Amino acid sequence: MIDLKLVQKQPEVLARALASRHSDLDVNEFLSLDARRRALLSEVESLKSQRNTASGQVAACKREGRDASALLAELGTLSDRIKELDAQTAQARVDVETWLLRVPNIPDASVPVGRDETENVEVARWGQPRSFDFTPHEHGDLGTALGGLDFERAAKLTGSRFAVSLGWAARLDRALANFFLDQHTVHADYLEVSPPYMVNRTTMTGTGQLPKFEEDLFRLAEWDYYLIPTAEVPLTNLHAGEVLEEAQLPRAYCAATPCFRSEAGSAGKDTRGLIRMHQFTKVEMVRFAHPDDSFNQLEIMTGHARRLLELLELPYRVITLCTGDMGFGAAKTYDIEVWLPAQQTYREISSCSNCIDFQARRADIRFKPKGGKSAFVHTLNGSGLPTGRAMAAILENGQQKDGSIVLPKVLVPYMAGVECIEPR
RNA sequence: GGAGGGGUAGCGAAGCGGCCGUAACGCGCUCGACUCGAAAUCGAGUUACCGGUGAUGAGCCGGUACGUGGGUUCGAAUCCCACCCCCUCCGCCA
Repeated sequence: MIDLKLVQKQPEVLARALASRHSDLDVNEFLSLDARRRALLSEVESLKSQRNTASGQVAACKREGRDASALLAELGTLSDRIKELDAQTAQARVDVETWLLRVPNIPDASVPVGRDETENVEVARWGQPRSFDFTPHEHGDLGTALGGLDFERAAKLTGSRFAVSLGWAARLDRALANFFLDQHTVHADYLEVSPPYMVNRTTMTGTGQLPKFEEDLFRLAEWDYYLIPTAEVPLTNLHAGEVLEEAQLPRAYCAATPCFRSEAGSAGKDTRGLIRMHQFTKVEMVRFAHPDDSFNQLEIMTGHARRLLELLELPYRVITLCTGDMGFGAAKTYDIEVWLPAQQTYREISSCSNCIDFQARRADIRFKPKGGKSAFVHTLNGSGLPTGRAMAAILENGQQKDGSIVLPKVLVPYMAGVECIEPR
């Protein structure tokens, strides 16, 4: 959620931000909702002030044994009027709140203004895409041929956009999660967490999935619980409603969890392979930072994700998302794209965002400077990394002419010494 | 699922219809005294949010908040109802 004060004092800043994101929200509509709320509030507050004074007089009468019936009669009508206005004020507040909850974050000044993904800006590139002396196959076909992936049986068990992994692929999935977690917890400052995979409505609202993106989520039929679309949700909300010590910042958490996404609106996209699943495993990084330090922390966290790809020897590039392509809660986002030889293209494998105070305000996550007033922390999140897309990249980049897959060296200890997946 | 206890400031905890929410008391934190310095001790200060007025500051005025949402009442932390969460015991269970 953005700062109400900012909208009130500088509506043009929000209007510009909304335009750069192609939002159809009308700031003027909000200003009139808020003006109505404030007018009602002023009126009811002055009536309440009268009531409080008069109530004090009633108490005084009772104490001194005097008659207060005239005063009480007057208070009766006043209280009725207050009750009426209270209801209207509450509704006006809900209207304002509802509007604010649907407003995306304001892009940072360093974010390029642009229409869509074609206007994202490349900022770094690592590794050389390998040249093949044969036509490289897609990872789905490779995995299926090697007996590790089974999409048909997954469709039988559940439906489309699910995968069953078996044998070496099941182990590779587990190896990747363990490898990522070990890197984050041993070579960086993350605390490993094993959170719930389903969370309540308040939690989903705290990170911004609700109320606007309900159709992207899986919800349990008889409960107001949702399956998490990313561990960002439970990890960020870990400190919801809390006041952290300034000295505790930055704080870093990571978790490997299944992620569940309805993929509404992506019918027909990425229907082959592991790229777009209803369920996938991802290691997520979340950081809570001091406002003065959060953009520095974004660079650090993006570095953590990049390092994993370098250790896996997978070529990638880093892009800064433009205003039109950024996610709802982000003020700035770096996407990391890994090279997929079968498609001859870089595909998103990680997204690292600084949400500044947007989620902290929704989830009420503050810190208290020594002797100062408490303020909202800044929250960051980044994928580090999803195991499915990482596996896709490993299969495609490591494939040999004979159909075997050479695994990255760092994974060999996690694969019980296996260096190469051989055709049966 | 059953029985009981509880949810109040950063933490612990008192209050159980108006004189108690800038919320007793204790801890913590900030400043000061003492000290070469520290500890201990002593003194002072320290809730958040919303509205009005200021400069998106300070201050001042007003309002709201005692798990959440309703109700009773002129007035609710306090009484009633529903729900959520935590603790103890019992039952069931991976």
